Amino acid sequence: MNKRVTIHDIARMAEVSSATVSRVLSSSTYPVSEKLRTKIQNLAEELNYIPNMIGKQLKTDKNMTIGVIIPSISNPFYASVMLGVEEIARKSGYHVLLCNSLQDGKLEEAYLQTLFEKQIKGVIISSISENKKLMTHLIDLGLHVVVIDQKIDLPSVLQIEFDYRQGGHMAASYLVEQGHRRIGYVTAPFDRPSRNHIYQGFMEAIHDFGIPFEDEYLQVSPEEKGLYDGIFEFENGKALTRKLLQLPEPPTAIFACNDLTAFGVINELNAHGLKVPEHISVMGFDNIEFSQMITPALTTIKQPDYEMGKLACNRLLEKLKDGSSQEIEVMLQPKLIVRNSVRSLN
Amino acid sequence: MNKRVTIHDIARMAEVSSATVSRVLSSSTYPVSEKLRTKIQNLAEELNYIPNMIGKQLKTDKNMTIGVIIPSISNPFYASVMLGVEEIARKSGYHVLLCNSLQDGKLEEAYLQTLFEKQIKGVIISSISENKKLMTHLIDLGLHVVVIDQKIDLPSVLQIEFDYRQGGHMAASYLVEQGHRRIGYVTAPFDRPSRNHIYQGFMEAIHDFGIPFEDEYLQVSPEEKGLYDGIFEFENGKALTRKLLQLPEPPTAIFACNDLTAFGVINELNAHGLKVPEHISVMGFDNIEFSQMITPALTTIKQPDYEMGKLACNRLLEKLKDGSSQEIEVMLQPKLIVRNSVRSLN
DNA sequence: GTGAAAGCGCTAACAG
DNA sequence: CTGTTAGCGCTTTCAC
Repeated sequence: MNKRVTIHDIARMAEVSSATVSRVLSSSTYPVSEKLRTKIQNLAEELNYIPNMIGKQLKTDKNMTIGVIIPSISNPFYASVMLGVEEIARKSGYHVLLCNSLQDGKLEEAYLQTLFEKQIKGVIISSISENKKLMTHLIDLGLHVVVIDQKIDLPSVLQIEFDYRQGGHMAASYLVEQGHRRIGYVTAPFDRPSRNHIYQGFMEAIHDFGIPFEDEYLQVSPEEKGLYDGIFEFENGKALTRKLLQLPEPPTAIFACNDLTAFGVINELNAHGLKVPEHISVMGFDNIEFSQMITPALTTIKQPDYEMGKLACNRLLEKLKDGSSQEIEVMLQPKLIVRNSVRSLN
Repeated sequence: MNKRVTIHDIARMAEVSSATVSRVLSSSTYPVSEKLRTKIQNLAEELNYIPNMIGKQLKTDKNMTIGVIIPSISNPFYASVMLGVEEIARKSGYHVLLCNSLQDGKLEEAYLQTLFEKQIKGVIISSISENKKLMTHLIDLGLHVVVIDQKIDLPSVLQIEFDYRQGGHMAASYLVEQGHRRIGYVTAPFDRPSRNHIYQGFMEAIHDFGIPFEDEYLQVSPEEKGLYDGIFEFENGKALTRKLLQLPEPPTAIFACNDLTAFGVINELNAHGLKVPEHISVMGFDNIEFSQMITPALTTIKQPDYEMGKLACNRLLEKLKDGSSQEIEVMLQPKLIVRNSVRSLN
């Protein structure tokens, strides 16, 4: 294993001080004679000099790494977010650390702490932990936080919100406009505010239209188990659909709280010999990439995952630069994606 | 913004030297009197001491971060790999840096370089770049590399191989055994060795069975565009299927080089009013999570993504610890996953 | 058992 | 323009 070359090695060989080498190689604006500059550059090239960022960092307390804490990268929604974050980070010379919290508050906190120990200055987080004590403390120590996917009531954290309520409203409105009156609602437990908001928006629309809604059309899955898993959502969709089908008057359309769950709904319907959308319509929420790949292509509400990742990262980098906590709240808007899983009854 | 507390702050307050504080707080085995030890620990707790790993790192040249370079996290296959890597890393106190190379050799090299600048000692990579000069150099400087998903002929890089050839062989064998004789083969270009190996294994089986294979049954998509995208694979599957259907004698079964492409195949078939598997059978490769969610559930060859991630990370951590480059080659084996997208003609 | 001091690789006053 | 020096936060000889 070869020894790594430092600015001192180069300084010695060029017969200059290491300060001069630093000035040239760190592309500072500090004036250095053209002669020495080229000499040092050539030498660096020759010796394959690779700067040691740890040394630099210790000195400057600047860190070109950010952290992203999400429930699980195996959820395609978060994978898209991550893709967006990484793209922006990369373009600004940043690296990004991926942390799966697996819906575990303890894990999330552990990550927050160790990220900070590594002197990470910026974090994008889809938080699950109730306890904001650690986060508050770290922010106080200079950590910059951007929250996606939900709200945290802490001063100086930036929110990239999404209008879940509006999304739920859109979904219900669309189904009603297509002539549906008996609509099933299939969802994971209301332990995340986002799910609550979707539900509220949905019900608002239902009431606005003056449609009656029977309690038995709302099917909530039992407590989420610890480890997140796409299959889990899928199975939920299946199980809850089974219950809906046992009703004396089954719904003509089923809305699912996310696309994965909607896949389960469709699958279960198919298993019962029911065709989508001929017999029953299905609507999802998220618009993950796969929702357009299945047959029938899923009608759904788009939550701008990739764009959200890019936006969050851009905001974070600004925040890191200015220190300014640009108190502009951002609320991303949902979009109705009409495809083929909903039939018009009109 | 509060000032961060260092071991010197604690040392001053405890009226000891910073060396003693370090010995206590870094849980070294060095003897320190019980009295001072508890005093220091209490003080650290009180002051909410958070160690600065950058300082530690500069001194010890040990780094608890690894890098993962993959084509794109938006590919669910790599998302699963990543999940496995992160799980193992986390359990050993490591962080993991996610780098999307987007099938771009230049980007990949840039990442390799900057990771090394940050003194990362271990990298898991699904490489695309032909030029191994930089990698060789970095390895020479002490970088440890584990390669997944394909082969790199470099000494001391650890390979986590997957038996693509055997996978292709299995797929063909299964289709033939189910009575299929006219089999379409739909694939992205052969610019990755893995795709070649699948094809070779597939053809071997075809020949072993003495089945004729017409060239027109092989459909290769045009050059891959720069930016990876799941939709791209999907569209490929659709486009190539269209060609297959124009044949005077269309195949009775279509094999796709990955599940995403298989989704495209099924989608296109449906668009032509052809039912899977009643009219045409379809087989995929990868076994991503979604392959069990579509209707009909996809028969496919399982490539152990999550397990591969865990294995790769475990090997890397061992390598990092021992320095030993444990020259045991690992070849993960494919598994046939029979579901409902292939019909028996027997 | 404890402390003083050096130093990891780099940058940034400051002096010349 | 260039060099000297100090020091970022930590660990680790070495001496006591």
